This record gives sequence, structure tokens and C-alpha cells, in this order.
Amino acid sequence: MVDVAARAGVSLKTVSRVVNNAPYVQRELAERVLAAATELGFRRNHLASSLRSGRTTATIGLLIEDIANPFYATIAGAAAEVARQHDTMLIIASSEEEPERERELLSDLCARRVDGLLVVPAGDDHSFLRAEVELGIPVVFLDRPAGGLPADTVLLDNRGGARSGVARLIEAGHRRVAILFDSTSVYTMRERLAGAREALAAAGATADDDRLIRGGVRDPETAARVVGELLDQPDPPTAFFSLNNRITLGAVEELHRRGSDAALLGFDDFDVARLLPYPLTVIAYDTRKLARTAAELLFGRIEGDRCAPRSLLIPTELVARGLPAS
Amino acid sequence: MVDVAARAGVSLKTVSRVVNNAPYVQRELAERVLAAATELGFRRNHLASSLRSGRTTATIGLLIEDIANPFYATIAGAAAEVARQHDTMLIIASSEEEPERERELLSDLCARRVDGLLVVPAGDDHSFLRAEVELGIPVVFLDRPAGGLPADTVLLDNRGGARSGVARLIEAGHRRVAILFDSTSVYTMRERLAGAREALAAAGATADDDRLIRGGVRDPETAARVVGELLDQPDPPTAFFSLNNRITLGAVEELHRRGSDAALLGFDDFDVARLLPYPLTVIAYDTRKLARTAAELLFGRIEGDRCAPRSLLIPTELVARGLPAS
DNA sequence: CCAGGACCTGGCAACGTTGTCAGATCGTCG
DNA sequence: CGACGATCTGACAACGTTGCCAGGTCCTGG
Repeated sequence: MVDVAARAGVSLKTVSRVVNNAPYVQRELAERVLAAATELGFRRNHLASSLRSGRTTATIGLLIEDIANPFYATIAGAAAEVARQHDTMLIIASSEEEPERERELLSDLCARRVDGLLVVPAGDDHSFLRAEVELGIPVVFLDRPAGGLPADTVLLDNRGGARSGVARLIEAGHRRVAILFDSTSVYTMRERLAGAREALAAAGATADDDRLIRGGVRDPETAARVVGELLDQPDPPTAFFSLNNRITLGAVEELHRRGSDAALLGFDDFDVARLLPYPLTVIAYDTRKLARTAAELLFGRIEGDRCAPRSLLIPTELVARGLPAS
Repeated sequence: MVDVAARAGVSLKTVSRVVNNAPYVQRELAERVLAAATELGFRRNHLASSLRSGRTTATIGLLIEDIANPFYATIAGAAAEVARQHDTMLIIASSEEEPERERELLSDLCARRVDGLLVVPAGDDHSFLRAEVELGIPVVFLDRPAGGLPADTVLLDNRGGARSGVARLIEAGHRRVAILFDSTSVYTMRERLAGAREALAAAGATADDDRLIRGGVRDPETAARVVGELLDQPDPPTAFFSLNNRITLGAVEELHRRGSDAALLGFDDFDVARLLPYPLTVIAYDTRKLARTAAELLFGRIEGDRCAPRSLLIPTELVARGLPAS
């Protein structure tokens, strides 16, 4: 800027004004400055600008588990879109589900003075963020709740979705409904499982039959095996509810392989649903909306909204693509 | 830092040293500083640090077309992993295939003084980056070549892959091979098409038969329709080569629906290949390797490598999962 | 006993901007 | 005709940090 000023024969400050489109600069001078700037290949230093003005870095941080995972990629896409509307850049960091790493990354992002943070929590204690939040960095949690910190949160209605899914199976006449889930160590899975149990209990179905509720189903292969085992029992289930799409995939394969006419309902939609051997009913939700809502909430905070922390729920939807009755 | 210094009863400079783990600080003093820092909730300001030291912002920029697209999400994941190994944050920006937007984003990233740029080009002229490159911001292009700028580039062997794909079909006895592609406006598609034509010509197959080479196949629906049209012609093709996985998807559906025994070979692998109604032979490649290679090249540059710009080719691989002969 | 190095600490300027304030010129209005 | 506001410009300090240099103490070896 000093060089540009020298070349244009004006003061440093005038260059600053031109660069920032500030009012009260003579057209002629402004043109001279602009000319000098392009000749010298001047690029405003965003760091210095942010440092001095102290207002905004035009950057937000997004902390997710793994950017390569389509679910998080969708979230990133929606967040990027909202960020763009606010002329803001997006730093994306992956915690790989490690609380320790999550903590480091969040600290780093704060040190970079991002204007706000969008966080899919990995750990279950976020009280270490209290200082930063009080210091003025807005944080919005999404998909999972924060631990030990009052904060804005946007969640999917996992519980309600699972409830309505099981309800639909009951409605179709099923009484022996198997529930297949991954692990209760993840919040979303716990919620879905709880919702499913609620609906079973409400219907007086064999909710207490723990034979039919099977966890530890980590991948499609396990899912296929477990489905097989359940079907081979005496008095086998007439319907399966798989609590994520990895499980659904394996279940579809096994049911299809056996030519079984058991009903299958899956949590999570498939973008390649067309590839499945038959129309599958699922509990779907709008991942983009989840992220968009969170991002908009965040920018509201950044722009000065000081209301009490809010909790929003994104509804799920039962997409019926055919479901055999009992 | 001033406050921490005051509280610890040392000079500003000593605090700086402690914070940076610089040598030559008494244990006792260092502990006092650390204590004061935590009490005051001190966070080093990364902006000021980068500004003053002028060395590095520990940030790189990744410019892609659309982060929600699985291909780019995979690239982002691999780039993030390499960045992490270098204690560097990743700013991801999506150009949405708009050259104008690409230009703006790259300028912005440069203004933020990122240490380097990873770019999947949208436009075909990147000479505007010349100034920044000469000024010292390393840039590595990936998946598509840069225009009007000598620069490091990492590409997939699209041409070779397509060539070997067609060669395999010829080998299996096919003489009437239909080629389905999207649009020649994208570099990768042009290369694949060129490779396919080369192999057809080399085999003396009916490469000149433009009836069998069909462009404008933008989505699975169109692909299905075009496959149908081709099969309904007199003297229909005995094999299809689809140049991306959207096309393959539609082709699979149509062939399956008709119970056709025509051979199908697709460019791009499927992560859900298991869902396809039959084992599909594809030209696959390692997207992570593409991005990892580019990122490693970039960090090499950042760390001072000043060799002439390099061009690397990531090989493709024919994954044979069954392919009917003519 | 002194030179020279290792160890430790602090003062000051500087990185590239922008906010604040002061000053200059000009036109307008009471 | 003087006061005042609108318009325009520049000097200077400051944002929070680090590089450079100076200066101190202590120990070792000649």
C-alpha cells in the first residue's frame, strides 16, 4: 500500500480509502490509485486488515467427523452455500470422531479468530469452549447436542422418526419387529433406538423381547448375517427396522437372497435407492436443511442476535415406497 | 499478551517466547507465564502472528467444483489428511464450474495469504494467477490441466484408461462398440472420448460409425433412452462403453430391463457396485491418490522445492467383474 | 584473571492495514 | 461577510505478535 501510495502520489490513507470504497475520494485520485495498484500487482492483505479492524475475518469454521463421508459432504455443501451468501470463507476440519482432536481443532480455529463455528460434536464435553463463547465467538452445534455448554443446537428428529417408522410397521399388522442398530455410543443411534422402543412399547408389541433388538451391527456383512440368524429362529420376525443405511444395505441383500417376504424399513434414505432390488420404505430427512438451518442461525449470531440459545429440530419424513404387510 | 506479561511479572517478549516454546527461558518463569495465560484465558492471535512473522499462515486453499459431490468430497478428504500431517488448515471453496467465480475465490484466497493452492480448474485460462505464483504462492492443479500457466499438475490417465477399456471389449470379440458420453466441454470427457476413439481406430473397428458414438448423455434417464435407441437399430452394438458413472447407471438399468446380453463397460467405479444387478467391469482409479499426490507436491513446493513444474499421471485400472463376450 | 561462549531477559521496531483526528478547501446560508 | 457543513486529504497511532539487537549472568578453559 505504501508503494501504491508513492506511485500514485497520494498518502497511504487515501489508498486505503480507495481500496475500501470509502466515500469522499476524488474520482481522479481514485483512478490514479487504482491504476498504480494494478501496475504494481497490489493485493490487499486480508490478515492485516482483519487484525487492525478487529471486526471480522470473513471466515467460519466447520468441524465434522469426516469430510469424505457423503453425509458430512452434504452438510459442508449447504454450509458453504450459506457462507458464500455472506461473503465468508469456510475452513473445514475433520475430527475423525476423536474428542482430543476435536478440542485441538476448535482451539486452533478460535486462534484464527473465525467469526463463528459450526460443530458436529465428537466428544461429549464442550465446556472448554465456554471461554471462547463468552468472549464472543458464536458456536452452533448440529446433528448432535453439545455437552456441558448452553448453545444453539440443530438436530434431526431421530426419535420421532424412529417412532413413526415402527408405528407404521405396527399399523401394517406386524407384531414381531426386529430392530437392528450399530452402537449406542453415538447419540443419533441412541435416539433412534429409544424412539423405536417407545413405539413398540406403546403398541404393546414384544418390545421386551431382546432377541429381536440387535446391536453391534457395524457393516452390511454383519447386517446380512444377523438378519439370517433372526429369520432362522423359531417364530421369526415379520418385519425389520434397520437404524442406518449401512445396515439397511446388508438387510436388503439378505432378504432378497432368501426371497423372504419380511417387511424392511430403513432409517436414512439412499441416493441410489433406484438400484435396490425393490422399492424400500425409509425414514428420510433433509440433510441440507439441517446444515442450512444451523448456518443461518450462526450468521444470525454473527450479525448480532443475542437471544437465549435455541434448539431446533429438523423433521424426518416417512417415504413409503412399498412395504409388505404382515 | 501484554496482560499475561503484566500478570506474570515478565516482559512481553518472554511471554512470546514461552508461547512459542523458544529456548532459553527459565522453567520457573515459563510456568508463571503459563499459569497467567490460563488464568486470563489467553489465546494467541494467529492472524497477528502470521502477519508479523510473514512466514506461513498454516492454511492452504482447495478450490473444487462442488464439495457435496462425492468425487470432490473424496479429494477434500485426502487433501485434508495431508494438510493435517503438515499442521495446516484447509479452506475449501466451490467454484460451481463458473470461471468468474473461480477467479474471485482464488483472488480472495491469495489475499488471505494461504501458503498454497490446490485447484481443480473450472475455467480454461489461469494466466491471472501468474502474478501470485511469481510472488511465491505455490499452486498445484489436479484432475484438469491449467490454462495459460506453467504449473504443477496431477491428472488421471483418462485417455489411457478409455483406450484399455475399448481394447478389452475388442479383445472379447466385440466389433460394434457404442460409446456414450456426456459433453466434450469438460476436459476429462474429451480425453476419455479421444482414448476410446484411438482404440477403436487401432482395432479397425467401426470407429467412423458416428451412429455408435453418442454425446449429450447428461443423466441416467437419457442414458437408458439412448441405449434403447441403439439396441432398436438394425445391426445394434454388441457392447457399450459409458464414459462416466451416471451414464453407466442408466445403461445398466436399461440393459437389465431388456434382459439384453450386450456387454457393458463403465468409466468410474461405484462404491455401491454390490447393488448393481450384475458384476460390472469398470475403469477405476484412485481418487484419494490423485489428491494425495497433488497435496504432497504442494507441500513440497511450500517447503521450498523449486524444480520446474511437474506433470504427474495417476494410472487407471481395469477392474474386471465379468464381461460378456460378443 | 580474563576471554568467550552458553544461557536468559527485555526494549524497540516492524508486519500491513484501518480508526481517529486534524486540517484544508469550497460552497451555502443566515 | 462570517459561520458552518460538506467534501476531501493526510499524519499518526494502534491491532497483537515476532525479529533483531543489546545486555545481563554464569561457567569454562587458557
